[in-house]
Amino acid sequence: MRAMGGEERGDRRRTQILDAAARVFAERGYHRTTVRDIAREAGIADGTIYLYFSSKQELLLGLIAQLGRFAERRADFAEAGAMDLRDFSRSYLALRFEQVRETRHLFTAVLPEILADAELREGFSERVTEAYEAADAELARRARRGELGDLDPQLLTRVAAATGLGLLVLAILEEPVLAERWDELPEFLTRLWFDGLPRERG
Amino acid sequence: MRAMGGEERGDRRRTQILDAAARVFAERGYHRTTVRDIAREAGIADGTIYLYFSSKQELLLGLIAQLGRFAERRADFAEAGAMDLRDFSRSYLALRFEQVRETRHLFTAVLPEILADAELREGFSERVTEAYEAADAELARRARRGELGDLDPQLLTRVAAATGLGLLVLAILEEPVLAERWDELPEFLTRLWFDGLPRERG
Amino acid sequence: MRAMGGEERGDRRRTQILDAAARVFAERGYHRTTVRDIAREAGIADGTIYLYFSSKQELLLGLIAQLGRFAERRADFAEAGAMDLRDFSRSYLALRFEQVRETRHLFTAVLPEILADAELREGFSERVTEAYEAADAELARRARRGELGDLDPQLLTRVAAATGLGLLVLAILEEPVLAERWDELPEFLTRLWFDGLPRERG
Amino acid sequence: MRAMGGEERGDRRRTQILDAAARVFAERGYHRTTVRDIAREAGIADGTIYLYFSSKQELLLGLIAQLGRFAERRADFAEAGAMDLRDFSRSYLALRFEQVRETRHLFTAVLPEILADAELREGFSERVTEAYEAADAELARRARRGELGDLDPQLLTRVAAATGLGLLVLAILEEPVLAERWDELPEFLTRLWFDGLPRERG
DNA sequence: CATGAATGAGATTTCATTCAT
DNA sequence: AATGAATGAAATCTCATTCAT
Repeated sequence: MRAMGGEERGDRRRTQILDAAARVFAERGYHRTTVRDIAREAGIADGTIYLYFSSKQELLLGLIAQLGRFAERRADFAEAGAMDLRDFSRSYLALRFEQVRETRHLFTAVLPEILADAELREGFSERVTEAYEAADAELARRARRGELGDLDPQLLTRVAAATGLGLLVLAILEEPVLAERWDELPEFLTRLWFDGLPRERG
Repeated sequence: MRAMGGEERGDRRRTQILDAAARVFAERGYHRTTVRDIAREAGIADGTIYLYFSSKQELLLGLIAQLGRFAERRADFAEAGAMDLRDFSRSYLALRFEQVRETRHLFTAVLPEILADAELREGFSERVTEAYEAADAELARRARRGELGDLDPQLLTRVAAATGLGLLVLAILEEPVLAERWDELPEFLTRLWFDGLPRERG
Repeated sequence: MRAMGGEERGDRRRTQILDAAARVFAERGYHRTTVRDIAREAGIADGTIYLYFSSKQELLLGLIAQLGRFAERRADFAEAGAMDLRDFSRSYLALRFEQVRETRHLFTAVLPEILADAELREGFSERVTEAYEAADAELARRARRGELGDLDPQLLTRVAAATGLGLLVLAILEEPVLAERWDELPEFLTRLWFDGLPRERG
Repeated sequence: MRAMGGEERGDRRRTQILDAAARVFAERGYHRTTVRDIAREAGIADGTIYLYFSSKQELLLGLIAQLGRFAERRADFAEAGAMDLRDFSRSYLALRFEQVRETRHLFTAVLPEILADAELREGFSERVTEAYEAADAELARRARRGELGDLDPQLLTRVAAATGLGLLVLAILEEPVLAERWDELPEFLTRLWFDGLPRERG
């Protein structure tokens, strides 16, 4: 321990504080949470937080940054170029849903605040848009090869993202069926999207 | 004006205040909005708000109630029993997406706050669960008649709801493509869900 | 009724309002009572009060004035000059204690507020001092004739006044023994003051 | 200073705040005094008060508690059992009047508020009643031994208490003669009560 | 005269942030 | 580095008072 560099120890404190913040934000929301609540949860004094973060707002931004870093751990679409779309979908979704399960409380802490404030919404939108661009390009490529039928690639990107986002929201709401059957979703979505509901008989 | 009944005038004031509240909550979020902000937006004095709402919190609950009343204006699943599922889907989605467009700012004002607070989350979950029950029953019935293929009806309900909810979240984020092409979504979703993506060739 | 002069009707309203004010002030105190409370108690609208009193403070002063007018209905000390002091004491006390019983709630409403505020205290002190002057003069006259033994007439005035005031305070506090036996006090006090407690035996 | 225990420093702050509160309450009354007034008087910031008292009301209750603790420093009636009643009276009154002189401003701050509010009145009455019980018992014992002549012991307790209370009220009103001659009162009262005014001559 | 909806000044209280220890 | 007492800006809410009807 004593051998740990000062910087590393500082990082550990930052993480300890951010984790505590995520827990209490998730429970009561950013605004209803006091800096003292966070300090208590982290087991440190109020003032100590300000040695690592310049303001309460900075804590929120720190959590948003964590979420961003997390989002970047994505399967690379480019690498997926060669894969069968259906297989890619299933494995990509499996990865994502696994990640979301681990970090649900981080989303719970952060997403409401992002949605609540016009400025944060804008910042978040930009990042999401960047993420779309890669997906849009890849799907456009596949569309040109006829892999999407006549479904519009841009809408498909948004609808797929929306479905994931909506499931995340329901998870935040602790919807009991989804809580129980979360792992079935990658397979279920893949079947829904690729096979569709049965056409009208006859 | 003079002829207006006292009760009616009171109702009008309530609505005027709730509308103002929705606008400013949507812009800055519930907590960053002061009661004074709301009064300014409504063009009245601070104290007047308290003649119609006993607290700021009560304003939020008033908006949630509006949302609830709005949500109840739903196409009745029972009546839809005889319809072709694909046709029902398209017309139901069209109705819903139209409704959401009208009340997007109400959702923007209220949803983040619901997601932020564990207690509100619980209350909201209960109402959503009630709504599921009707849909679950109807889809189970259709499943027994083979109309859903081998897709699980409970998951289907959640995934469809999640897709709508996720699109709403993207709308709150003012995603530009969706803002532009919102009206295409009922048709797009119906095609996606019923026809699916093309199966792998060969 | 219709024949009643406008002024007289106005006086009646004033009295109605003052009575209502006395009742609610006595219960919750001047500051905890709202103008609306008074209006409700009087069975009129808030604004109507301001047709008869220019402010809430003016209501309090109105009640203090009532108390003052009441205090002036005093047995005239000059007229009592010829009476036996013991007889005067008994009959004077009987009158006073009877008056106090009738107007206890007026005292309850007003006295705390007088004691609470340095300015009102001063005004009240001046009036009490004026009342003392007559009593002081009369007692000094009797002292010169040896009727008080060697008891200082100024202190005697204060102690007698204090005893009455203290009993009033206990009545405000609803002391149960005094509530029950209030009428015995004039006789009791006269016996105590004129006969005294028994001297040490032996 | 540096050596002072945290608890002791906290107690000192509490006392500092209560003292300041007593001073300003005595001057302007509880309700006309703002928390800011108290903070200014104590030489601290508004918010600091709330580190030691959870509300303004709690400050008042704190002062009432101080008064209660003060009232308990009473000469024990039981121990006085053997004393000559006249001697006991004089020394007991001397103690009490000395105490009251020291804490007049505390009474000034608190008594009006107790009298103003029905709920506080009730609480105060109960404590006063408890105090009476000891005195009642002791006087009843002496009455059985004929020490009170035919004076009713219960009324005597109330009248004696009322006299003290009334003198306190006059002191709150800053009656000038009493302010000047306060120390003569124990002796004066003892002479009045035990020797009485002279009987009618002849 | 009477009403009661509207006003807005002012009070209490909270809590992010600072800084002496 | 860590503490936590102190700060004071800012928010919610109350209520005496006004005035159009």
